[in-house]
Amino acid sequence: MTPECTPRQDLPAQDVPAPDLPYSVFARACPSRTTLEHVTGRWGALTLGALHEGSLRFNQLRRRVDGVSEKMLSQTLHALERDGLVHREAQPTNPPRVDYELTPLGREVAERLLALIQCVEGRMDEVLAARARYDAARGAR
Amino acid sequence: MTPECTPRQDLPAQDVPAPDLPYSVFARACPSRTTLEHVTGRWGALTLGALHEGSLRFNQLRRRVDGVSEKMLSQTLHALERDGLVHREAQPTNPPRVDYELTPLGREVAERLLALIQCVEGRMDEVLAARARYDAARGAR
DNA sequence: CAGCATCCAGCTTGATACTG
DNA sequence: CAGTATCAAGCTGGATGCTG
Repeated sequence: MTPECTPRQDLPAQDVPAPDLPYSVFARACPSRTTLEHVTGRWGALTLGALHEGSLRFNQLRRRVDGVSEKMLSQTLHALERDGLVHREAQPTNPPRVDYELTPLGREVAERLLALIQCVEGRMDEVLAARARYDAARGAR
Repeated sequence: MTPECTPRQDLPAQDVPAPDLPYSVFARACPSRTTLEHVTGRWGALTLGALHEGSLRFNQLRRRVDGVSEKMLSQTLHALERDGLVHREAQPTNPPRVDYELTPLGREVAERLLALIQCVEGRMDEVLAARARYDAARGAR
């Protein structure tokens, strides 16, 4: 049995890593890949990044993460909550108030993610220069 | 003018960050968001992770990144090359041999990415436990 | 080997309307 | 405010066939 690596139903059993292998995102059937996708997905990454600065309410998050739809934010938050990265704190008031914040695990992940995001943001000039070179070389041909 | 933040044609001009703002992935129209997506996308992340261990040829990469199709790998490599993260070295032999390796910029990014990946992989037990709790609480209701 | 071009199924997404 | 439900549309991505 492979309790850590649940087989996907659309994949033959041979694709499931042996049970004693460490989690590896490189393996198709490893659950770490789905978690990585939640974390690095378009909205997951931005949501974790936003929450790293402090807890936020639903519509605050919606404004902070420019372009996210209500539906996608909701979906993203559910996935992150399920993975234990985000904690949902609902006050039973009227109107309702719900705060989202990172769990300790979520903070660990968010810190690594932020380091990546800041690395990319800080080197965009290089990236844009590379793009210009690439496009020039291609356009010439 | 906002040379760094090219407006998307499907967005009104007001969505473009002011020219003096730093690059921010939180802004819909900032090019850093697309680069972040190339880096963190399902195949981009795994490709950078694989190349961090050393240069690889096309089909080696294809085997290493379990589940990637030829088309997606090709597409991913183009995006990463254009962003200046991956260098493509083609030998004009027959049969052709093409090696892909990280650029210095790519290595910087990949290191941060790897830190994130390893963080997630190393804490999958916590994630799976959180999932079990979440599902139990939901299933009960 | 290292790709590119094409087709198209289906999943993701955004818009809209509705609920507590 | 904080969501859920539904549905059409479009983009993603896999399969296939072909090239140098």
